Amino acid sequence: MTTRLSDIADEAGVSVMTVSNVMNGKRARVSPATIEKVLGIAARLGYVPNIPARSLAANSSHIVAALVPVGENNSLLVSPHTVAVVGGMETHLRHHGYHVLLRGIEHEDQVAQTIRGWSLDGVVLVEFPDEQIDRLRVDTVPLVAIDSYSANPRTIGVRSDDHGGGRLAGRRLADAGHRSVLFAGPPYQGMGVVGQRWAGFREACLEAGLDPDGVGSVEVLTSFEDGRRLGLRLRRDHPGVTAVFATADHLAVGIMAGIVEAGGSVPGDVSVIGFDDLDFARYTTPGLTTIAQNMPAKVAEASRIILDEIERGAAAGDREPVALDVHLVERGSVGPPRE
Amino acid sequence: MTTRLSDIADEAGVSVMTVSNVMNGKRARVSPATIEKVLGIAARLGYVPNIPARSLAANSSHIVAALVPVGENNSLLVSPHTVAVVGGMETHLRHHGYHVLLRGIEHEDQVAQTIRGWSLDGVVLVEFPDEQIDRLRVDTVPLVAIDSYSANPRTIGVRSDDHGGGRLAGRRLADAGHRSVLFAGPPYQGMGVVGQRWAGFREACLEAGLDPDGVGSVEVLTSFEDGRRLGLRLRRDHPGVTAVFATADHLAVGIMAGIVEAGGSVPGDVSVIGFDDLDFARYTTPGLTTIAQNMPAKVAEASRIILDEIERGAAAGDREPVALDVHLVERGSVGPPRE
DNA sequence: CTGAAAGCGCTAACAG
DNA sequence: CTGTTAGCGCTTTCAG
Repeated sequence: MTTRLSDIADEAGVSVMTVSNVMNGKRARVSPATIEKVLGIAARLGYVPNIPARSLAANSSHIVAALVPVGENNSLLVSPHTVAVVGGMETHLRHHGYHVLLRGIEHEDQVAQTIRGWSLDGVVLVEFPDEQIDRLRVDTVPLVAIDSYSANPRTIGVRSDDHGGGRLAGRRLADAGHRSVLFAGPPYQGMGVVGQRWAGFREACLEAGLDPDGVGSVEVLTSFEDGRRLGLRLRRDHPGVTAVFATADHLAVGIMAGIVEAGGSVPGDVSVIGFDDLDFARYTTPGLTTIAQNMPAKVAEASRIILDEIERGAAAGDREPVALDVHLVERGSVGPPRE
Repeated sequence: MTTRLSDIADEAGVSVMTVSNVMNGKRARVSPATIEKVLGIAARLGYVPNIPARSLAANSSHIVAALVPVGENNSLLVSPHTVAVVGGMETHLRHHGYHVLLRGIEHEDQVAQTIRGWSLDGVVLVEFPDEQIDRLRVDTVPLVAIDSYSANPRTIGVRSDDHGGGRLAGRRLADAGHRSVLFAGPPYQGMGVVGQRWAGFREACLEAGLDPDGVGSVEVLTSFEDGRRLGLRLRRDHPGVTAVFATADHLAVGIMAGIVEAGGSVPGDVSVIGFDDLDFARYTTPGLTTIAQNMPAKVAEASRIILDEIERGAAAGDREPVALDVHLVERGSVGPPRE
């Protein structure tokens, strides 16, 4: 029914190992004539390697798993950001003969279990909180953690320059003349993505001469709805504020909508600046001024590291985390302060 | 190092087979006492089954692949729609012990190759053109094709009621008083998704008494930019048109932007209606009136079918394709015709 | 209810 | 450059 190595070997009059070597590109060990004959027969018979068999024998699956924590409803988080990461990695890895297993993680232990059970060759952690990454103990496999600032030496962090992004936003607002600004982001612990952005933002504002009291922050979940609610109550709860920096475009767009719904205007009454440069940032009126991440570079870097580590075999060695550049995209939601 | 079935068997003083049966829930064949003992040891030793070994022996991997065609740049298409499908399927399948392999397909033949090579248990085709699905010859595995209208009896189509969605849009515009409307969608062949929407749209418009000359169509790629360009030249190229139905929200939002950029207003000068109800449909000004697909239901249905077919073993049997309900979401981009 | 034998298709390691 | 020998860890089959 399906063609096996032994079928090809029989027909070519060589051993199974020779065929295996040919099929795996270890051609240094085989004569050109044999190679050609084997390849010809393989093509004619429509040989397709059996991945499970290879994985079992070689104890390596050529699979890289994209692990994503599941939310309360047990369903996968599928933010545009996650999507870009997973989709992009698949492309890169496929071109190098690797495959992507997409898996939601319900409990921390499943990370190690998945690695062992599947003989994974590499792992990409997407959207994992740093505290969880800190706790991971895995040393058999390269582990890239997207957007992680964890100090866990077993993992390699790949993220954008969040601190620099925060600075860009702060400087932009300060340069426009704002003296009372607000940072809006989700609750966080330690110096993760959100902490970095806030620190950079604050730093740039203070450098530009803003009074510390003029640089506030507020905790909001990262959704359009939560942003909208913040926008609605902004004037009442933060009467002096003339500009808001939101850690996510979804949030920023919601804030804009709330402000307008409450009778204000953007950027007339309040300026808004976001983070991510998602596609819809240009669909709003005005367009959303935002800090753009270089997603293709982030994905390429993560893939490169994974493949690299797989090559040189396990033991990550002390590889430095990677921070990708960010830049400001001007669209119209930032203007001078009101009055 | 890693725990195997034989380790547990040794310690429990039973055979490997008994342990295997316990681990696979075939507990009818094992005495309660043995079950408990085995389970206890397995838990203590941290047993994790080896998936490749199981796949090889059982010739079945518990893997369902999500296959997505790759574009020109060889990278995965990751529309919000695809994302919802793949993410949602992962959730459902995970709860039933299955895993998701995400794979970009560069060439048709890779579909069959992937199925064989991985001993896949099921396949979901996402965003495949019907012509390609027509050509597939696979009879070993359940094959669900999302949004397909292919008549290929080996595949089971799961899609929204596109014809009904088109009708809803047509009726809405006709009811608002429009007499000259335009359908905007990508080039298509046969009666696929786009063809269905167009047919439904046209049908509803004619039923409502519009003149056939008043129901036009134009080919545009499905992107914000292409929509914007259409919006910009709308007044010149289609001077009498007072409403546009776009087959995708991305496109619709672009059209709105183009119209406004050209000095017109929505819905003052031109009404716009979209399809999909993506998250950003509410971020625009005005919000986009659109036909909403029931994505959770679509995903649930696709998962249910796959699991069902896997259970009853191959041979799809003549299962009817599934069409999910759609509904109109009113947001403000549709109004009465100008003048 | 339990076990022994055989083998899934492939590759590592070494010998020639 | 090529072949042989041993499995990888699990399940299927059939016999107790």
